[in-house]
Amino acid sequence: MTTTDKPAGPDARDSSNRFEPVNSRVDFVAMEHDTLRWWNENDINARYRAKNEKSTKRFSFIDGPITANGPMGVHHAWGRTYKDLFLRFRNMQGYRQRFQNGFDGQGLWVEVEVEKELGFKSKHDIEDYGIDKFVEECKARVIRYADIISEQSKRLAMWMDWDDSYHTMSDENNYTIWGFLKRCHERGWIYEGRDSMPWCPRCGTGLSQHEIVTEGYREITHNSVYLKFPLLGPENEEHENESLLLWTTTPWTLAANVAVAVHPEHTYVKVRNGGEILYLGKELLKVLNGDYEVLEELPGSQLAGLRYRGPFDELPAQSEAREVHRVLEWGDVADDEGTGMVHIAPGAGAEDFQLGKEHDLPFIAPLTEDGDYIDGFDWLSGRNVADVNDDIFKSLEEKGVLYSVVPYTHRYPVCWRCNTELVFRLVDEWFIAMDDLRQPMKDATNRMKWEPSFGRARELEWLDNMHDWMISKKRYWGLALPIYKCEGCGNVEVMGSETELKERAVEGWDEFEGHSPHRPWIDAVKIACSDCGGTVSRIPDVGNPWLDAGIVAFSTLKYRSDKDYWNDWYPADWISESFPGQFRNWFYSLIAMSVALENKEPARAVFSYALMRDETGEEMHKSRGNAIWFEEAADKMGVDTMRWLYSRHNPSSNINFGYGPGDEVRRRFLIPLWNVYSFFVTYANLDDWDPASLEPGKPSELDRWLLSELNGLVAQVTEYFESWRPMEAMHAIEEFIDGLSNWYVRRSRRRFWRSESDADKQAAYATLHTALTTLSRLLAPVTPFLSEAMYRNLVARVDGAAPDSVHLTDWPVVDESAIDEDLSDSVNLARRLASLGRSARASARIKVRQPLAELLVDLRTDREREFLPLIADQLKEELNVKAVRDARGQGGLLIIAVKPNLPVLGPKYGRDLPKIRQALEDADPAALAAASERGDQILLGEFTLEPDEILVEQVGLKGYAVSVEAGYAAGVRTELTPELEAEGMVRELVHQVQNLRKSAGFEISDRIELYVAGPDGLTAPLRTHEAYVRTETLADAVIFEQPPPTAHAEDTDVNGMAASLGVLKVE
RNA sequence: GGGCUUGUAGCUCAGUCGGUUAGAGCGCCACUCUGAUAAAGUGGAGGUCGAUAGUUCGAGUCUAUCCAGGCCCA
Repeated sequence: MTTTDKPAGPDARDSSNRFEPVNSRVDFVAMEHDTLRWWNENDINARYRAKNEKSTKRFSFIDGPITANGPMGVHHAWGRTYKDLFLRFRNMQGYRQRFQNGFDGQGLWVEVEVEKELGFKSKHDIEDYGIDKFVEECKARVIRYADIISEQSKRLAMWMDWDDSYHTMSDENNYTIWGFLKRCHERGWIYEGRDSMPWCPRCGTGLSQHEIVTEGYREITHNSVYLKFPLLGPENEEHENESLLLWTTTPWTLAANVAVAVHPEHTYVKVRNGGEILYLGKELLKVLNGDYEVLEELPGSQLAGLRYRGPFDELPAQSEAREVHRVLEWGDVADDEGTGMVHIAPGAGAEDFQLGKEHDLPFIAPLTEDGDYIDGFDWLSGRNVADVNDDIFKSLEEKGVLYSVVPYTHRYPVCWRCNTELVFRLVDEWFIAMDDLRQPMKDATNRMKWEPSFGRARELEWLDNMHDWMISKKRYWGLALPIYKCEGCGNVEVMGSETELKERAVEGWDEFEGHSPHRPWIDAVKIACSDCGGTVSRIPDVGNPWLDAGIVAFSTLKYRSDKDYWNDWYPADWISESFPGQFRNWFYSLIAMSVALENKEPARAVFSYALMRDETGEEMHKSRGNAIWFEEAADKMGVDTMRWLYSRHNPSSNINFGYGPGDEVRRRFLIPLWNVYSFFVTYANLDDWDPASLEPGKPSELDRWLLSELNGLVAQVTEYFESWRPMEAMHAIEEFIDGLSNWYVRRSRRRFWRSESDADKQAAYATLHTALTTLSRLLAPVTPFLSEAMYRNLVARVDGAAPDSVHLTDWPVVDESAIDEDLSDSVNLARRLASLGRSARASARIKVRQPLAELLVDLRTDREREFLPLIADQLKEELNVKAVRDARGQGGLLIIAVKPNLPVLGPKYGRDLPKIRQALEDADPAALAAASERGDQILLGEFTLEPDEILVEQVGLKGYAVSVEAGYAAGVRTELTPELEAEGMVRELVHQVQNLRKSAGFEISDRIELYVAGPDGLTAPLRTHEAYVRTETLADAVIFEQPPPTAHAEDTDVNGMAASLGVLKVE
């Protein structure tokens, strides 16, 4: 069949087409929505998940739960793309999987949002509203956002078992944590401790070490205060008008002052300033107002032991402390800030607390949960920490101890949820002692594979610094800590399960039964103390949310109910989360709980990735207006584009996400790939090419090359995906697509245009079809929509036996026999030389349409010289030259440079190499080159080199335009013979006729009569090459006359010759 | 102060086992093609590979120190 029988354009809707015609101007987003609909209607996700049900290979992925407290953002989409990519990849490879997504829902972050919705200001509002109603609101919010995230994830083509998502707020999750806590208690790790901790007065809760370090600081300007602590003599009398000069940025802590710290080795000075004597650090004299006179220098150690009067010693709360105020030595005192003396309030600062414990100081804890001063602080009692500074300054002034007030900007800890400035409070909280776990956790960490590999070092670093784990929070919505502390005898018991609680319950079970194990319902249940028999309540605290997430390696794998199942899926083969934060959060809690329960690592491989920024590298913020919503991005750039963009990025560095980068991906990779696909379908339909035809055709060198590259690509992508390196895989795919589009298709185009259907054309179709269908499978995990469209059309539509979705197919297998390294290298050489040749042509301003006599090339190795005959024809076509030759034959006409062949010489001669280099530079390059070319040994003073141990470079041949790069050179002979000129003329004319055909609106296959009128200089070459012209332009006849009025005609200029051209369709 | 990490073209980033003369995209300039056409392609300019020292025949790559940024810890 010939093309002339079937003049169907790409847009023609012709049901007799073998392949669905493909519009080259594709709307990817619309296509995605169509595909989503088709997947739904045909239940593809479920069939995909069932594909490997019976497989003996399993791939266990445990999903780190996504917080269901808001919609999914584009930054989540990045991480979820990785998850989906690797799960799809493993599914195509035939691994059995679970496909369980997880939602994180318990914890203060949800409470804060619900409080905002309800307009609450503090914890009291919650209690007034009713804890039960409040907790129900929290649950409802989590469900609401879990649904939204599920829908968004489906749009992302993330294929999980969406009806089987786990929730950290589930009964099973909570009770499994109970079991864990019980085990910890049995080993003596659970304890109640007192600590000074950062505290949010608005949330009424402490913040854990985990929380404070992330977004925990903000630049804030406070009024700092310099003030005097008068020194006391032996009888508590004031010490000759001498004072210590102190500085603090937190004036509210002064009322809780107990001591002063100095650095024992720093130098302090005694100065006269403004009529009084002050002590301060020598380096900090600059803080003084007015003139001063240094009276004495002394080391901090000499100040130690001095007693002083504190600024609020009159308060009842100070009754104990004021008796013991003194100067302590402390190595952490800085000498570049403040006064070199530090005010110590062990009840109101973290380091102060540690120091207070070391020196056995009294603790004054001044604040309630809400940040109000407690009783015993006189006029301060009942007032809030946030608004007492001015009155404190006034009070200091009245007492005559105020020195100065200075605005000071510093990084100050704030609540990451509500931005309230934090204070330090002494609190009683519950902890897990981690020291016994530290080493086993490090061992587990070492057994895991971390990608990127520095993840291991980060986790180990965290474990080295890990404190005991504070697991309690004085809030409402969260894990009910199953800790029961007897008020009577102090006995502590931990319930390990709902069954145990029921057995131990002495009241309240009926009230609780039927509810989830949350406050307030769980609190109704009381047990009897096993020691004294008294009735014991649960402690009111809820748990740290990382307990909720860390237990999922157990709770979601039926650890309590089905050990076989658990053994089947634990440990995970792979987990993945963003790394900033997770080393001390999820990875940490997962490892901790795994090691505590089973002394085993929870996962074999951990994959992590960095943060998302906007496309200019700025952090994305809603308030800054540079945040991008997932839905908007999905429907503007398309999900495939987004996923490609994510997958090609280096996971360990921050990604700059935006529409600019999205456009680039679409333009550079998606559209070229689509165009190749569209090209294939257009011509395959014209020829009614049948992929099932058993005629393999006759693969050309080019076909063999593409198949070699394709199989190499399959091998590479498989290896990269198996080692969790998506970026490298994508780079390989991108390179392949570039070769496919810009070399294979470009060089094959004429094979498809020809009207006769021969073995070569068959081979071209078969090759391109194989490449496209294989690509559709390689890309299926990355761009599920595009892959599906290609596969459905190229395979499923024409092969009834094939699965109807690409996502139900198997991963491609490498055909090693197709990989031909020589071929690959030779084509790469051809592409490089073609590029150089084009450069040479450009430098001489001779366009490719003008034939030239000869291309001379200069190569680097003998292996490449062997390739040259194989690629000569390609180069002739690409560069429109009549001959291709190795320039070594040109001998003396070239400027010759000789260089040492270092990879060969280095190992052989080692440290003599510099001498050889020198000798080479001194020798006559032409003689060396000649010897090397003859294959003779090269005598070079004391050395004798083999011919291949030097490299000969030749450039600058006369009569040639030459371009040189990286040891290669290509030169085209610039002389135009009359014959070449004539050919150039004919080529130019053909080119113009083709344009004319197009502007006349003819079909590709229409036959014409061609009219040409012009000077002899034009018509003579045309007569010589008439056959060529007729073939190229599908002209039945060339008529050397003015075009008739019926023809589509044009007056034009052909290489400087005026001419009239006309085309007339032959019916 | 400690750990990790980054530093390569104006910008964003690749760079395999240490190997000859370091790449891509964007942007810029010039050009080509016009049957992939609301595209595409080619070429060009643009680099002290953060600095210094070391190891080595050979360092963007390995080592040490330093500088600058980032993250984490104290």
